[in-house]
Amino acid sequence: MEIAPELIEEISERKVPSTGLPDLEVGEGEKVVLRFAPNPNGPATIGSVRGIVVNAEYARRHNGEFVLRFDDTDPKTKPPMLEAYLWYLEDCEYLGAVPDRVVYASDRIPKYYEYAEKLILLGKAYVCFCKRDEFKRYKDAGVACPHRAADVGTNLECWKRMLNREYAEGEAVLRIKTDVGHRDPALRDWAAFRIVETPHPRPEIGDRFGVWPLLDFESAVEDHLLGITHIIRGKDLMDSELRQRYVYDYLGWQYPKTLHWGRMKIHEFGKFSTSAISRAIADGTYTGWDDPRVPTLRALRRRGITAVAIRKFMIDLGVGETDISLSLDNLYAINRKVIDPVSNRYFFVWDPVAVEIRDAAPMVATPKRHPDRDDLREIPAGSRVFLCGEDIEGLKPGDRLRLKNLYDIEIVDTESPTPTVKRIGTAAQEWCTIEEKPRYRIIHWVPDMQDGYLRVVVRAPDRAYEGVGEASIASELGNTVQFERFGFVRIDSVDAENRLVVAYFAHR
RNA sequence: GCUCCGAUAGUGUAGCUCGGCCAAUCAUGCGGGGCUCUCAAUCCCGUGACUCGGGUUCAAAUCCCGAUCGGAGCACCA
Repeated sequence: MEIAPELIEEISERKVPSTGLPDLEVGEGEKVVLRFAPNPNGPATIGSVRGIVVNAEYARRHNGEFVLRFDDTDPKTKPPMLEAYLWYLEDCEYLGAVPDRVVYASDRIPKYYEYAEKLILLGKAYVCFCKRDEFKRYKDAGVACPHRAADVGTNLECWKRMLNREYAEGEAVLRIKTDVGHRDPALRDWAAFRIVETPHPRPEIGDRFGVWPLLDFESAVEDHLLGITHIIRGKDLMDSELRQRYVYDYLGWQYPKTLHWGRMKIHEFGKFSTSAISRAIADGTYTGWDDPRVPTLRALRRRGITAVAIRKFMIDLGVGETDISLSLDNLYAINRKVIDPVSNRYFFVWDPVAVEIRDAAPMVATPKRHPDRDDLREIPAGSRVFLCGEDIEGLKPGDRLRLKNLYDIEIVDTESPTPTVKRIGTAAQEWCTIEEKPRYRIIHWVPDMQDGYLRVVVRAPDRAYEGVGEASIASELGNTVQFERFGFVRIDSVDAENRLVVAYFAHR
């Protein structure tokens, strides 16, 4: 029997497992332009990170352009935070997603006015004077409000008055005509502009404008002006697309291709909102936007979660419309692979207990800085050490342990305020280089002697760990290290004067 | 109430467009073992899923209908 081999190959190719992002539908010779458009009313959260990473990644793959657009058109309800503009830029850079272009919507308000006027002239937009609940009643009933019937001249006139600040906040909005009887109430005559008297936080904008566009309008116009070819965002904005398409149809524009991802819920963070975090920072619950408990990129950065790991994590999620609920453990697993080979090892004793060693002789332990390498660190040891409370808890006289890279000990007394152990072993010179297999549980330790240790605080999402660490940790400022039997941390600050180190916990 | 979207192992994901190669991919987690002076890393082995019910078809994870469950929108927020 004859089988065409090329046919079989072609069929088999289809089922090759793939991972990550689905392919983009790109026209012949089309240059892709993608954007991420946050409201900088707070720093980038883990949700924003998905938008940055995925859009930038597509731009990179297709040799296209990545635009960062600040949709900062709400000076009142969710006013932009001035520092957050900078933070977004920093965060993008950290993620290796430096935008090819940065746009501030608040700089381009007059542009939006132009298109508003065009739509009014086309008879596709009208100034509505209904109160909110009044309009809602019309909308729910599927009937036009009285202002919808106004002629183009009247609408133009009223629009000019809006711009001239002749109306008060709440008195008038500009609506886009869709279909008042549309079966989906979410799509019926939506508001495109409203009056906001609150000045914009950006000093260069301030109170220059009294009429501000809403997302659907601003985004619709901007996406067209910026030549966005593909919009990739959460599926909560699917209706937005449907609303915006009316504007595109009226103006004869072509809507970008869209891709939506489902809701992402992170176990560790649960439900959160930027404003709720903001309040918690204000009342002192959190220390700031980079508190290790907060779901921002700034916090992850401070904890030593690398950009490569974050990017891989986000890209592996793909762009499915399924709602997902996942744990950061996946991110940690990726990050561990990244930092493990480059993170030096140190002893950190949490919840420390000082212990007296009988028959101890002064000496220096020399553990490896990293198990894969041969360079050593030096830890002087005297007659007192700190051990983790949990390591000696429940031990009885006669129980034995090995102090890692030092020698074996036997418990003598755990009752007194300073527990006592005694050194067991053979010749002193062999203590540092015990070759035989350890017979007892191996624990780590920190010398309790003058200048022999640092006070260390590890700030973790669940709690702060206070303890002591070996002195050479001081040389690792800014680096990620592994505290043996504890986990990976980033050394956040070193106060040499007071021999105090603050570290941020990354993960186990 | 109206509308839209989704459903593959504990979690995430591939496969679904164009039905057969799927007794279903990969990662993570979990269990067991090797190595190791860290409860890490690493290596080996194992574990575990197509939401349910109908239909179409020689053949369904894949197509159709219904149900159930989950999520979202119906703001003068983004």
